[in-house]
Amino acid sequence: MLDPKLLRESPELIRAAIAKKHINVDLDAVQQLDERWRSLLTHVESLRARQKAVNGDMAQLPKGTPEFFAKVAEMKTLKVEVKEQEGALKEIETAWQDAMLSLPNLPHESVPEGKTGDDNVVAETHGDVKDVSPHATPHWEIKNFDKLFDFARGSKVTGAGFPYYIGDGAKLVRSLIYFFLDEAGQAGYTEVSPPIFVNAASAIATGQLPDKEGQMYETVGDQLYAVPTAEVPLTNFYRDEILPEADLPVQRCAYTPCFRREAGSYGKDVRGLNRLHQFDKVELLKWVHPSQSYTELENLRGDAERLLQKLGLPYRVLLMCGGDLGFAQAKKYDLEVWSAGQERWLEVSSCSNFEGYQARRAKIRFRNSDGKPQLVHTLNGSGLAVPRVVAALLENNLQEDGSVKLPAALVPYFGRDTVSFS
RNA sequence: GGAGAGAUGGCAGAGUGGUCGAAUGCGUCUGACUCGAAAUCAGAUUUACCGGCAACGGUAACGGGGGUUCGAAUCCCUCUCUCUCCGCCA
Repeated sequence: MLDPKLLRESPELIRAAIAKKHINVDLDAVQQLDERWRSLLTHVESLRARQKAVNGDMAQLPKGTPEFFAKVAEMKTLKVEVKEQEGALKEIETAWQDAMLSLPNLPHESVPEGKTGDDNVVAETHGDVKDVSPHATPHWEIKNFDKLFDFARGSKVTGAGFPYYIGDGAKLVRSLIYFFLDEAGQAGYTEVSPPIFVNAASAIATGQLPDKEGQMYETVGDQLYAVPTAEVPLTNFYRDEILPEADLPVQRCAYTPCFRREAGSYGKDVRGLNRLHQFDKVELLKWVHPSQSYTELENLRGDAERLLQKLGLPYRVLLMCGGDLGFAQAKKYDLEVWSAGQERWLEVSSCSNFEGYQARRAKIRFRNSDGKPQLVHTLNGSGLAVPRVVAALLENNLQEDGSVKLPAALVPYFGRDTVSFS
């Protein structure tokens, strides 16, 4: 959520943000709603002030006197009026809140103009896409692929997009998770193992609800949601809290399985490991002082990039344009790994600075040097999403005999340097 | 799953219908005393929203929601959570 003061003092900034993000919002209507809400609020509060004053008088009057009953009569009149006006206020307040939530975060000035993914700027390309295996094949076409990644049985037991990982497949996944967590730990992120179900209040705070309700799996009877990313339980850790300034920046990482319904996906995007309903991911998260958030965004991106570098995978960094930037993000980088068999880039990380947008919604603050609560800036990024990294490793490193050579960084975790499909 | 107890400010803990945003203690901060410190004394010390350049003023919040009442931290209903005991269990 944006600062309501911004709407009153600098609506032109919001107007510019809406244009840059190519979002449809009737800002004039929001402004009108804000005006109406404030005037009604003032009215209701003055009525309540009157109630309190009369009540104070009554406390000093002897009960049963005519003066006392006169006050009772006045209070009864006030009560009716307050109730009526409060009802109206509540109604407009709900509308006001919805309207405020419909305003996107302001994109940072360094975010390029643009409407779609085609307008994203390639900030950097690392590694040579030609420098991969000459035997590269889409991973699902690798001989005996289904011995390590069993989609058919996953479909039988659960549904499409819930594969079994078997033998070297399972071991590779585990190795990557361990590798990612260890690297994050060395980069200064404290490891957390969070709940993988969250309640509605948490999902609302990080923006999954109410808009993207259909994206999450929901439990029957308990109103809990399977996390679509560790960002949700991680960010909500400090919800409604005020941190000591000295604690900033707080850096945490977490491995969780992630659950996404992703209704409506189809085609090559969902082949093999490209897109799953359940996948493993290590998430990196920072709560930082507002003055540091853009420095920290670069650090975060660097932490995610280093993983790909150590795995020897060619990748590129996209700076998202206004139109492709998420609703809540001020600036975002996507890391895409080269998938040599499919000859395409696969997104394996998304590193974002939310500035105070998420913190306002989740009420995460710190006490500044003046002793006043101030919103922290939140950042998060994947470090990394496992299945697509697996896909890239399998495709880029496929050897003539059908086995896959692993990068040196993984060997201590995997125990061998080759993934065997036989 | 069964039985009981409870939820108040940073913490502890009073308050069972009216001037209570809330005693007191601890903690923290400021000042005095001191060469300095401790001790002592004095004062300050929640958050959100609205109005205001500001000083400041107003409103709300005693776990959440609803109700009774002229008036609710206090009474009633309901939900959530915590604790104790019993049962069950990786």
